[in-house]
Amino acid sequence: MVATQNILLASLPRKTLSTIQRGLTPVALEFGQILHEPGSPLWEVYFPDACLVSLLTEVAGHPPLEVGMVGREGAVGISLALGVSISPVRALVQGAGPALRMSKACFLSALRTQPSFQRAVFKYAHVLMEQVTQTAICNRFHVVEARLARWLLMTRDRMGTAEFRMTHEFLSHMLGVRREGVTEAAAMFQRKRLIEYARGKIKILDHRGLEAASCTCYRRSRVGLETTSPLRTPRH
Amino acid sequence: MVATQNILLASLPRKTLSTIQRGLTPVALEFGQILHEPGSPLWEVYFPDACLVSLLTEVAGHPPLEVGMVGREGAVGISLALGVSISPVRALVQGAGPALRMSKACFLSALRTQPSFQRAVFKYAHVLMEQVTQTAICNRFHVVEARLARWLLMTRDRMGTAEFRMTHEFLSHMLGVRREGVTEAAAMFQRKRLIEYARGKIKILDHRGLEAASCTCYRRSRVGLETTSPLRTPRH
DNA sequence: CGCGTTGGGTGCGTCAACGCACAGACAAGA
DNA sequence: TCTTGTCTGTGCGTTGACGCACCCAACGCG
Repeated sequence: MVATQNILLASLPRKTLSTIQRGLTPVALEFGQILHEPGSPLWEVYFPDACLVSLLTEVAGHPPLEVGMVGREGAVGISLALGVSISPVRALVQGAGPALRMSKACFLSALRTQPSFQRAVFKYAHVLMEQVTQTAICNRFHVVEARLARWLLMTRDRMGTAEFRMTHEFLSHMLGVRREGVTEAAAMFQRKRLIEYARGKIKILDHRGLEAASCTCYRRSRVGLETTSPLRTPRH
Repeated sequence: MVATQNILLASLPRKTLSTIQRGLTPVALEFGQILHEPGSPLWEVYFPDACLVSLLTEVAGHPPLEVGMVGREGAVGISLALGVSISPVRALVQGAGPALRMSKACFLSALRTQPSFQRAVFKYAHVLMEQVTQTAICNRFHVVEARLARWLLMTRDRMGTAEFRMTHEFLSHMLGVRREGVTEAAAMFQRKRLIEYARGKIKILDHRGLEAASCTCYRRSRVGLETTSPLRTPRH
């Protein structure tokens, strides 16, 4: 029986998990990999172990914007559970790491036959919905600095590490702002010794400080992560 | 058998609908009525016939912001279908009119026993999720004017009428902008004869013109409304 | 070693939206 | 009729973010 770090799976009853396990294949997701493209069919669901997947939407004339973030607390491709076989978003791997893959067929059959699995998936669908909602309001009302702090903390929670690969450029797309705006905010956090970064690697030094700099939106979106286990040492 | 204008219900097979019907009670929703409050238990689901319900979130230090809009294409309270009994948002009646109410118990049992109903509800949950996503990106990238045009058109589609009650003040909360910003944008639309308004009543004169002024986000969020029947004459 | 690429830093003019303040215009009730 | 409250219009200084342009430093590769 494979030990999984995925919280959604780990929360299932032993029996259910062992039944489902047959449909799960360990995979290593790579940085930059695209799991789903908006408008194209969903063939599989991914349960991140210690990696991070961004959900992005696009609108004509603008770079893509992150509307949600999936880590070990959830799953990618749950639209399938709502009977929709087309991905509404782009699912992009932001943090490389292990995940478990399940085929569409296995997923649908597991939903039918395992009530506790179904409950967990639906519950997560709801959490994701709340996250998107929170992101919407946060993007509207809060300044770049607070949004950046929130993003860094959310990433940390989902990755399970305090250090990860991420350029200002990429961050600017996630937050939907200019690259220069990110540089400014990040530089200020660095001066305050809240973070440290260089050439595409960011390390969180003081997450309490970041929390203080972030908006209240952060706390709200911690659902399912309260029982966060200690951070793993980053893989270099 | 009650004839319903609600598209979600009307799309069901005759048999399913007649079975469900027993659980449906016609109600008249009034302007300003609050159906659900965030954080409080969901006791019933509403299927709007020709009225409009706004879904609002709040964040500390700011007025509430609209993240979704439900009209005759959907239902209010569908979190229940995901196994969540607490409303994540405030559901506020923006446009008065008839709706059908169903108790939580009836709703859950109908979901269990009527597969086609379940499919329709889940499908709508997904549509709503897409709408929230679209709102998020629209709020981020588009100017007040375009957002206002989109809002007016969406309202028209969902209400089924071209005239409705709505002050600039209220609109500003929906869009998350200043009241003055709405006044400016609305005044410009009025000068162009796209709309007409006075003291809390707005009338859409030229919806094609509004479409041109709105962003591409509008077209994307028409799912389920393509087969829109002709507009009803407004009730004065 | 040299050179191109990538990631980050900085300055500057512009602009949409903000907060505030106040004025007029209409509606409803006393 | 007069008053009061609601709804809309407008002006003004401020500001967060934008777009652009250009710089430097580190790295990667032949």
